[in-house]
Amino acid sequence: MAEDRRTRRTRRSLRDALVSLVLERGFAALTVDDITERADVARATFYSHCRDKDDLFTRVTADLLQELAGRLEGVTDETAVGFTGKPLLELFRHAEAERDLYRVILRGEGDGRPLSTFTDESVTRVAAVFRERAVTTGAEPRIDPELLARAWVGEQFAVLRWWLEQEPRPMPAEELADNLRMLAVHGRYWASGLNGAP
Amino acid sequence: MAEDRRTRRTRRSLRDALVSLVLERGFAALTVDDITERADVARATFYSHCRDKDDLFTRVTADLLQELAGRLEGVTDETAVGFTGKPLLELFRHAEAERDLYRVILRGEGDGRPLSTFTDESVTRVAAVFRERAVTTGAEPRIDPELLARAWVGEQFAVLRWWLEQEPRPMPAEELADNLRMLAVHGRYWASGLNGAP
DNA sequence: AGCATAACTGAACTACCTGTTTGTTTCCAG
DNA sequence: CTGGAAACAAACAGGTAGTTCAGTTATGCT
Repeated sequence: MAEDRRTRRTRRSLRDALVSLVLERGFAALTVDDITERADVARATFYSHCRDKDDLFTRVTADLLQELAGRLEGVTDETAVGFTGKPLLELFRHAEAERDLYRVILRGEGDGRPLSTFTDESVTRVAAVFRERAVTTGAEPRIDPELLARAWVGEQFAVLRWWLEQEPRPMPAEELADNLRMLAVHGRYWASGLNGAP
Repeated sequence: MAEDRRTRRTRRSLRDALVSLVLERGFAALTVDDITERADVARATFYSHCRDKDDLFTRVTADLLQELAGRLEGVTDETAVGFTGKPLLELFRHAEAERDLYRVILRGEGDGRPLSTFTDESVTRVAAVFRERAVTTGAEPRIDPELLARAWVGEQFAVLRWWLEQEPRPMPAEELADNLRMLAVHGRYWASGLNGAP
């Protein structure tokens, strides 16, 4: 039951048309006609693949997240001493490769559900790591881990969005990941250039 | 040239109708009829106040931001030793008072522009504080201040959204602000309960 | 209290977009 | 080669957006 070549082509066209059009005009301003016209696909064909605009976007996003999950397999953040930052770097590399789609998602286009899904999955993943680390080190968290996970993901996404929207790219992915790792470990007081916590 | 009482009433009705309906069904699912019906206002009246749904939302958000800016006047984050966290607490208090509207904005409803505006204004404000502090302390930033500002605001908003969406409220505003301040100063490594940076 | 004015109302109208259906043509997989 | 699935063009009803306008209040001011 391998996929029909035609459906692959159609889906790819719809995906590309959606992403480029959202970047140009914003999701809300698009009509199904706009998308099918750019994708060079008949209206009826569109509706045989998805219910509506939002559904298309949701599927495209889900595919991307699955791809990301694949890349993240086996990449672990655990060492005896603390954070490696490897999963974060992997995320940034993936985002760089799929820049336009990431920009569209991180802008919160399309009723914001794609971004919410992305966020929630990331929070779940991060929270699991936090719990695990708490167990292995036996450390007592000084701040609610749920809050911590939200803060960490919020920081990641905000920075990633900023990084992807800049032209030209302010720094390579490695440096970005490293900056974020250092910031997370040492705090913003240190990052500002001050020595010793107040 | 005080405002006509009728316009005040109408605007307030539209605002309340919008917020409650977005919470119930999401911005994208709403029609102008839905809004005018709940607000008990004629269709034509709606269009005499704003171009469309998005315009209404934009105005409501702008009003809120102006109100917030008023509250933030005179509240400064500067001391010789570092962060006071007072502006953050003021934000949280305001958000608590206007909970529903904040939730709607932070969810990124309405083509995401209200949230983008909010974010950008906050980043500007925060970046100014960073620059100022760099001057007064003479410290050399170890991380790009622009990145730092994005990260800080992203963290704030993510946590604020989480806090507002919880029922019941996980902790009072003071504690939330304090948690975030400590996290910012000492870093996530410390927050996890570990001692000494790796 | 009375008046000029500005806000609100209700209804009608066009233009556009959605989502569905149908019969036909083209292309793929085995 | 051939059966079947996918893509196609065209047409349809239903609903929403945004505009217009004549007529009805309510408001602020003197």
